[in-house]
Amino acid sequence: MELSDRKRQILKVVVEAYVRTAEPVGSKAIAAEMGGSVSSATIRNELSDLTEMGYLEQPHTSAGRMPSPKGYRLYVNELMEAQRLSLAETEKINQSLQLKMEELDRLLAQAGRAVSALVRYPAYVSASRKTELTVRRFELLAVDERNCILVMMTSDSKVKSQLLRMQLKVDPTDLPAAANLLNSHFTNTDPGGMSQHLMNVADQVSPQLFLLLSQAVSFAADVLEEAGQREIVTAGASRLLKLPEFRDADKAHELMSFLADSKEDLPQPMHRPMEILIGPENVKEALKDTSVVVASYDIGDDMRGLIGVVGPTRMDYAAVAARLSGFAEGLTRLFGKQEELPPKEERK
Amino acid sequence: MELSDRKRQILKVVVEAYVRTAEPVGSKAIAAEMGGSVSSATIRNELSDLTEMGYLEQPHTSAGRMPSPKGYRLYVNELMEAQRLSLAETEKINQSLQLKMEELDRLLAQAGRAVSALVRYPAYVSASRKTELTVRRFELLAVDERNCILVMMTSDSKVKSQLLRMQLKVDPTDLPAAANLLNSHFTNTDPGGMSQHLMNVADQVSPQLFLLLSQAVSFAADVLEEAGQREIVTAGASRLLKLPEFRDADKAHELMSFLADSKEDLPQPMHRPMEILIGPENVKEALKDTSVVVASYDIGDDMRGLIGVVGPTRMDYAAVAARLSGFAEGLTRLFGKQEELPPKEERK
DNA sequence: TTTAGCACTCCTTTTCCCGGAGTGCTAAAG
DNA sequence: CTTTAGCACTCCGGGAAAAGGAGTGCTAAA
Repeated sequence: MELSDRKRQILKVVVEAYVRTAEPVGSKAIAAEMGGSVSSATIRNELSDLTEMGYLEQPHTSAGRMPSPKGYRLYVNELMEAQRLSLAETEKINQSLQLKMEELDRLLAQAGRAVSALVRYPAYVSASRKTELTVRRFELLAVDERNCILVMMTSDSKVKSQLLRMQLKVDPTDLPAAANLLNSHFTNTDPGGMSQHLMNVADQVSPQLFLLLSQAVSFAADVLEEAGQREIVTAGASRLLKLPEFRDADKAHELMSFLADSKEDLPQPMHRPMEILIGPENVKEALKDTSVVVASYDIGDDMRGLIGVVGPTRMDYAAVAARLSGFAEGLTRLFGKQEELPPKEERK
Repeated sequence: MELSDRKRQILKVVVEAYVRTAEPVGSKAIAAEMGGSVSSATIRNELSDLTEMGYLEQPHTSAGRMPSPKGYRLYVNELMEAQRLSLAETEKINQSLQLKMEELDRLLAQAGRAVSALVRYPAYVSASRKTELTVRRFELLAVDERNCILVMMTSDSKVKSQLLRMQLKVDPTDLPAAANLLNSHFTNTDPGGMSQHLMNVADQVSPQLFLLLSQAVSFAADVLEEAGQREIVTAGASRLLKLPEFRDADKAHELMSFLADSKEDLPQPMHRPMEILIGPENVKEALKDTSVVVASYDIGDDMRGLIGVVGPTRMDYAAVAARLSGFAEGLTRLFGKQEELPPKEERK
């Protein structure tokens, strides 16, 4: 059976009322909501159809109807009106985007808190690299005969450095040569390639130098690996406790510890700039009873971030989606500005 | 009235039973626990005394007794037997101390998770610096005429670096002079002193150089300030939900959001290596109904860390205290090892 | 000082009952 | 064929009452 316009409208009303009240909604209330143009009996007939078609559910006979995941899906795909944010709201988003630029992971934490506060649900934020990171340049600075400083510039123009402590004394005048070696053989390659080369030069250099090189390479590998990891940060998990569906401590606990622990398992890959996953559409068991709205943003050219919101299936999808995409756009813009300066050559 | 030995023993039994069951404990149960040497009626008389003296409380007449904060305090101070950890337990602690040494804040996060898992309560970890941090040495490396790398070694032998982008072109051969300037005037001083000096040299150097210097100083100030901040990280907050006293979602929510937000307000300063704060002894309103066990550990010579556990007043103080101090000692040892190498001059 | 006995208190759980909201069906009306 | 009114029926939720039980406090005797 095709969905008549009236059925669609009824479904819409049901979803929106249920989202608001968290109570099953009855035929009378729907009739009222629709302006009294039809009677509750008519609505009842339609409801019965919609239930049969799987868009609505009843907790028990003689209770009102609530949307099934399928119903939410239809609502999100076709019925939901994209919500325009008020000026005040946009302003609020921009304000929460006044993030202090520090280390990436702190920034993520700030962003997570901001989003969570904005939508009043728990949120998570992550960033991951699109392309492989490599070292572009090495430098070695002498401190004394047992210590020197390793400075590396990575392919994304970030600089990292570390104090190297040497087991064997090294003549400070040897350092430039060592740096040259590093620059000629260990740049623009992944950690695997580095240790490869390290083996190759093992018997061509003095033992002191070799120790130094291997320390340098191991630090470089650490840096590259760590930067390559996807960093996930969650915020606002305790907001769950405010929701009637998580009044049950066990349920709340399950989801909250999932959020706290799962660094990898949160909904991640996605094709469109924003995706909505409703209840059982989630792969992870712990999220089967919840919905997730997740959007992506760009960090410069070479990293991508995810920003997601977790809530009950009864979620105000329109509101969350609007705010989330606003925030994601803001983040992209923010990082765009930051990144504009660095690796490019000229600017007028 | 003085506390007879028997009263003390009864108090001990009450505390321990209540900790175990979270239910008010009655005279009969106590009599049984004490081996049946006295009857429940006798116990009742004693209980009545203890209640009058403020060591015990009754939720209502005709309910069993539970310890008051005063009762817990006496228990902790005098009755509690320091718990010896089993070998297996010690092993477990050492195992969770296999923390991967990364950035300090990640290490804290790891430690927090480990402690929380160990004691099964939420935990928090922090680190703060005892002495003022300064820059010991600056270096500047040329990248191209508009970019150079600033490398700083701080007074705790950590190395930090940053890419500086210059508005005005600077001749790379000027950099050593600039570095000299930095080293002679901006080392071993706090951020305040730095900007002071910056003003002084303003009209003695070229504008290009001045811009460069001010960028360097501002980065240095950032680094020093950030490193000086006390970093707090919480873990395992969701464990609260498992406890009967936080079955009530509102109560749980209050405490959990407090834990999530309060970076500064968690019990901190302390005189002894370990402190136990019971219920109302906590200053913060949100902690009035909870107890906190907090221990300190050393990070090298110049930083100190705090590690705390938050739980209901009905907490197994002996167990938590034993594990926590074990963990704190382990951390001190861990950092001791790490720090042994660096700033010292010679080693045999 | 300890103990047994007993009445009494107060919480908790269970049961029962009732009201209300909502459905589904039928039959009549448009 | 669709819409509507009417009505019996279902089921939940809340409240009152009842039953049960754990524990106390007191008294009187050992």
